[in-house]
This record gives sequence, C-alpha cells and structure tokens, in this order.
Amino acid sequence: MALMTENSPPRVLIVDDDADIRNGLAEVFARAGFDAAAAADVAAMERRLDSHGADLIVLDLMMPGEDGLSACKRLSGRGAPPIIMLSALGDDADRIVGLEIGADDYLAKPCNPRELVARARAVLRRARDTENAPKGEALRFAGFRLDIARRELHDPDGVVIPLSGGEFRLLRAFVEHPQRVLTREQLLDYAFNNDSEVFDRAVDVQVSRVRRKLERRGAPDIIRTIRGEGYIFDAKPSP
Amino acid sequence: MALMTENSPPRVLIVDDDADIRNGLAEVFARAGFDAAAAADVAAMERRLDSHGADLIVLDLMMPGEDGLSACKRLSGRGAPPIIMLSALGDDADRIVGLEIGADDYLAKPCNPRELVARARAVLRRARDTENAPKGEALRFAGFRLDIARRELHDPDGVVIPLSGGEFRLLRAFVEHPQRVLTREQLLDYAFNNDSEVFDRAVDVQVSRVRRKLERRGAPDIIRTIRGEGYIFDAKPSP
DNA sequence: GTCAACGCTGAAACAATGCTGAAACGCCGA
DNA sequence: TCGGCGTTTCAGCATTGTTTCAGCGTTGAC
Repeated sequence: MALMTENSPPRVLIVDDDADIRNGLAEVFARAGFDAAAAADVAAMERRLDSHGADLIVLDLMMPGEDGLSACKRLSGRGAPPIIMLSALGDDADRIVGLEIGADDYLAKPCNPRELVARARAVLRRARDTENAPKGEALRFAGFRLDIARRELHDPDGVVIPLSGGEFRLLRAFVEHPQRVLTREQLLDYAFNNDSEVFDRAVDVQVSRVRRKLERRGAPDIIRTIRGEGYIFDAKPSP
Repeated sequence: MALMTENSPPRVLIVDDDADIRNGLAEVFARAGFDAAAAADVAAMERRLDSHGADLIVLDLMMPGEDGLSACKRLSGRGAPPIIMLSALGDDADRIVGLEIGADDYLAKPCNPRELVARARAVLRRARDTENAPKGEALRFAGFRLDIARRELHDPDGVVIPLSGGEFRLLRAFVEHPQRVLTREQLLDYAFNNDSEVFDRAVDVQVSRVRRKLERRGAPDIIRTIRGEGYIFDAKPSP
C-alpha cells in the first residue's frame, strides 16, 4: 500500500464523471484537511495513482468508460489504497450492497458531506490500525517505561506514575528526541496544541511538573535546563 | 475438528447462494491471506467439508434449499469448524441471537469487509485458544465471561448480567482491544452504527451504563477514563 | 577582580477553560 | 406502551496557561 506519510494530510482521490460532484467533493475534503485530488474517469484515476499515489479513493459506481465497480474489483487486489464506493440513489442500493466486494465502505448518493468525511477518516484509521497493530510500543529510559498505548509512565519498580495529557505529550516529545537541545518553540510544536498562541513560559511550567514527578521517583536531572536555549532530555535510552 | 495446520493460511469456506457476494467475499478473504473456498448451497458446503475441510465457515442465513440456520444447528454439534453467520439486511441480528444455534459470531449484511475479516480472525484466535476446551468460546476478563455467540455477560459467579445491544457491542469493543487507550471516535467505529453522525457524547453515556453494571457486580475501575483522550479497558484477560 | 544591573528560570498561586459524569428528556422501533 | 439509545443540560473539577516573585547566573562597567 502507498504508505501514508506520517503527519501529513491524507491524500484522497475522488473519481466521478460529474464535474459538479467531483469538484464539490474535492472541496469538501480539502476543507476537512485532506489533500484532495480528482479524476473524471478510471483511466485518469490510474494515471494519478501512478504519478502521485493516494491514501484513499472515493469511487463513483456508475461511470462511462470502465465502471467503478470493475475498477474497484481490480484495484482492491494488492497494494491499492482503501476504497469508498459511491452509488447514485435510485440504483438499487440493495444490489450494490451485495456487490460491495473490494470496497472498504460505500455510501448512497446524495450523501452528507460530513458523513462522507467521517467515513473516510474511519477507513483510514482502520487501515492504519491494522498496519500498526503488532506494535507494542513502549519507550524506555533510565529504568522508566513510557507506555504509549496506555499513556502511562512506569517507574523502575513498575509503579505507575499518573501523568496528565500535557505531561504525557511533553515527556513523549523529550523521549523521542533525546540528547539534544529542544527550544521552547520546538516543544510547543511537539507537545502543545499549536492551534493558538501560547507563551513560552507554559513550557517551563509543564517541564517543572514533569520534573517533579521524575525526581520524586529518584531520577533528578533527567531534564536539564540550557539557559537561554531550552531544555535537553539527558537520559540513556534503556534496553 | 479439522485441526488448523500450523503456519499455513487458515481455510475459510464461504457459503452463499448469491454468486456476486460469494465470489466477492472469497476475494476479500483471499486478499487478507486466507485460503478461501466457496459453496453455493449447503450440499456443496458439505461436500467441500468432507473433501477438503475448513477452519472457518462463513454462512449466509437465508438460502434456497437447506437453510443456513438449520445447517448451522446441525454442524455446530460435533467437530465442525467455527461458524460466522451472515444475516441479510433487515433481519435483525439481535433477534437471531436468541435462537440457540451454534454460530460463533453474527454479522448483519451489508458488512464492512475489513470488519468481517477481523471477526474471522477473532473467531479463529478464540477457537485456537480454547481448542481443547468444550465449545462455547468466550472472552474472559477479571472473572467475567462475555459470550459472543449468545451476547451475554456472566459475572464471576456465573450469573447473567443483561446487556442491551449497544452495551454488548461497546463492551465487546473494549474486551477485544484491551490495555490501550481507545478514542471516542474509535469506539464509535467499533461499537456504534456508523450509519449516521453520532456525537461523541453518546459514547460517554454508554460507557457509564456499562460501568454501572460492572460496578454493581464488584468490578469497579475496569473502564478507566483518560481525560482528553478516551477510555481504556483495564482488565487482565482471565485464563 | 569586584560589583551591580539585568534577564532568565523555577516555584507557587491563580483563574479560565473545557472535559466528564450524572440525570433527565425525547425519539423511535418493537 | 415500553425499553433502548442518542441528545441535552448542568455541576464539579482536573488541567493548564498565566502571573507574580524570588533566586541566581550572566554580563558589562569600573
């Protein structure tokens, strides 16, 4: 599968012969934060896939030229991104129901744009979940263990240290970027909602909160201050 | 039971009178790494079972000739592989549940192919885990037993705790994804009808309903809140 | 080298934001 | 009509960004 690039907007490819629908859906997805592209028929879709790839295809069922259905069957073999089929209302949705082969989801047109986007996100999430499923992620440092799936910190004795959401994100940012100076600005990027302007000093406060919890378990000086620069996470990643 | 050969693809046998669905599902399973075969009716299924065996049967409920239901009842007695029943659109899965047929899981058509494959894997996993145990696979946690086939929850004393359909689906989602934070969005995916837009908060309410029933049987804190993130099912799977 | 002013940081207190649980309501299908 | 279920409302409160202040390292002048 064309792997979705981490931390970049998911690329959706809309395939429909009706220009109004095509562009409308593209705009809907674009506004929802997707990287949206459009193709008027199956041939154009294939070209686009070859040249740019995609993380998700929204495919109209009925189209002149090669049918969406046959394209779906063919695509869904290997390596293709997940597919959401759109069927025009009035086409017996029931029949399509039986034919849902290969598609990851389907909707009847006209469909609510928000619902389409929601389903798209769901399909992408599921695809990603199955990719990352076997990953029992845990980051270790100085005897501690940061359990990503549970968002918990365990001290060397295995005792759980409660972390708030912000504390967890900050500590995670540190653990994932160890042994290097991180400016407050970088830490804001990594660990704070960057949807609004937040003062640098908020970082100081969170750092001190995390420090206190680490120190209390006998691990002082793991987060060192670099005066005028920022902070550095100074712990050896444990095995 | 026709034992599953170790380290070879699991053999699934799809039984449906509709050729499109039959072949489509076969392709879905094949793509998912199964060794898929298909049969158009119960008689063909029996022949296939005798000649090749299978590790899992996906059986349509409504079929001409012998009904899937009766075939399921008959099969589930002895040595037969686990069965996933598919009920056509409109049939209510919850109603089927009450019937004492031997299926291991139920899905309502139309179903998401990924969902079906996931359920198939889950059934096979359970079957393997309890290979030597009497039939009646169930998910166990903290002394409780969640019977997938009967959609019932039994407390440590064996008493049945009534669950509504939504409560069952939510609890099942939790039990199948333990020890990790599940966002409300994920839980909506797993446990709610994704036919329309449902607000996040519906999850909270269902969670509180399930919590109340668990707590009343002396199991508090099994579903923990992760503020700002979601919920985590924090129970050790029991033997 | 000494000293003082300055700026940076840590700690604590504070307040606003928004998340969550509980209860109640209403809709809808059986 | 009733149970199930999604929505709404509201109160409580954890979280978190801001503020204030003191300590101290840094820096520049003398």
